[in-house]
Amino acid sequence: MKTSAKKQSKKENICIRTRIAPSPTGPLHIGTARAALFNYLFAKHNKGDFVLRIEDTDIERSDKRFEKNITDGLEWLGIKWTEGPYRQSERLEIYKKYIQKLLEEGKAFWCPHTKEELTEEKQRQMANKEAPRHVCEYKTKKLKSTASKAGLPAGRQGIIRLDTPQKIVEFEDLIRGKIKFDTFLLGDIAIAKDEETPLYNLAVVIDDYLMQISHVIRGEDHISNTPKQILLQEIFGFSQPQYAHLPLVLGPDRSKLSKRHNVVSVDEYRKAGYLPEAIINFIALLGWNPGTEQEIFSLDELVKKFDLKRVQKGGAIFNIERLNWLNGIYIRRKSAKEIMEIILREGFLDISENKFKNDYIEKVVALEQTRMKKLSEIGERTHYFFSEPKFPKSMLFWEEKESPDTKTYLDKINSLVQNIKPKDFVKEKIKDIIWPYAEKMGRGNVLWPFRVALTGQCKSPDPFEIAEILGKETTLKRLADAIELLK
RNA sequence: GGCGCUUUCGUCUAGUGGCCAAGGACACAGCGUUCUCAACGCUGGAACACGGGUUCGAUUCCCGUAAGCGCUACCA
Repeated sequence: MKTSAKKQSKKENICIRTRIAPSPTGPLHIGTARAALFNYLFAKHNKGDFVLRIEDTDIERSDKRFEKNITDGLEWLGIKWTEGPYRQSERLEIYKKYIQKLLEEGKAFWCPHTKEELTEEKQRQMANKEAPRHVCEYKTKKLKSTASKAGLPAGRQGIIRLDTPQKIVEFEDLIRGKIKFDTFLLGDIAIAKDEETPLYNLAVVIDDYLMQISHVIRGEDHISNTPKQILLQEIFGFSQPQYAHLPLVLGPDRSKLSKRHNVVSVDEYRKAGYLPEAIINFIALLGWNPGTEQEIFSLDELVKKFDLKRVQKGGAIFNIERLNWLNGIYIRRKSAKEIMEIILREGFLDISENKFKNDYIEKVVALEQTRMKKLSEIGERTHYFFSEPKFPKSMLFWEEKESPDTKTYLDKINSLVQNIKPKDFVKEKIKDIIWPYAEKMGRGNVLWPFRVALTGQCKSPDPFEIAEILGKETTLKRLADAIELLK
């Protein structure tokens, strides 16, 4: 926490410092992950710092488990913060000083209105086609401290508001250009529940300043908070960070991606068998592009090429098909051993540990690498390697044409396989021996039942590769079982 | 309702006045390779929201309109 204590003499340097400030009220959201990535990329690209700050001032909704989920998720993705995590809940003393200062200077005041009164006021204003805003008559009374809070009407809790100056606030957004707001429309901004409990806009301003954040890169949904924060900065005499508001990540209906759009948290993607590299690559391209036709990027490449100028203004739909494609690419790019290790570590394959050796599993994985879109598919795709396939007799017939010849073909394959020496039991050799027969009798006639006998599947890799992995003994056993089924 | 932001193929996007009868990728369709599936290769359909300007010339600049989205909490 030493950084926050740094004096403002340091403020002048052009050190790039960004931050991600998630609120631990839910698991790491894909949108938060993208904001984190962009902050990370921008900081890294400029040799700056990337701060993680947990915004947990709302004790009701914050949960340590979510904080853990968020930090775990960022680590898994490889988005490493260089500082923090700071927790706002541990910085209450700091905010308190600022709140008291505002109160003492008469720049903030206790507003005693109840939520009901406020709601009623808002409805009235909306009905009159006015901007909903609360300008409190109590600000002239300047109830400065907790002591004077006693002067509030009996039984009223109250909240601390800023005596909000009326002016036009204008700022230059790095992505969108000039944005203007009339603070008249804001009313008196709520800044704290009490002297110990700052609200979002206040805590953000104080922390961004103390942590010397140079660039605030966040979702477009924060644009309307920006004038409030700038006002606060001006009142405190803080320097203003640069702002860059990212386009939103959208659901298929073009509204902000949220729980009702099914899967939105990073850990759910992890559990579904997505690789962190694929997710990074995918979310980086959601609202940013390199200006070239390159589509595949490692994190390091992104750091090199990232530029805020190439960030899109319009929102981007989270298109799972594209993620699937990328995931497939990354699955194929890794070695079978790596994929196997991930599959085992993440528990995608539900098999008894010692029954199968790792190199057996690795071969199975290698076979499915070009076929899988998600690692979670491995079980359903390869179960026949770990247990006896069960299938109806009818499946053995090529093109569903029942024929007594099928049994003849399997008998022949069986005898051909039997004659292969154990040391020659590799796919090339097996193919050499069976292929001529298949050519002669019609490939489908021979190969289809062979494959079904081994896998019990209509779709699978070719039978030679499968036979090799299964081994001669198991191959013969399955052939025999299939022949038996045809009797 | 108020304020703000946005608008190129279904989706992600290239494009900064002529190089665009708009390029790439995903998805889709077809073909090739093939016992099936996948991978791979080739081919194809598919978009500048609308209306005015400015200009010799607008996807690109300006103004409107429309639509969508965001914010509108004693949440962040």
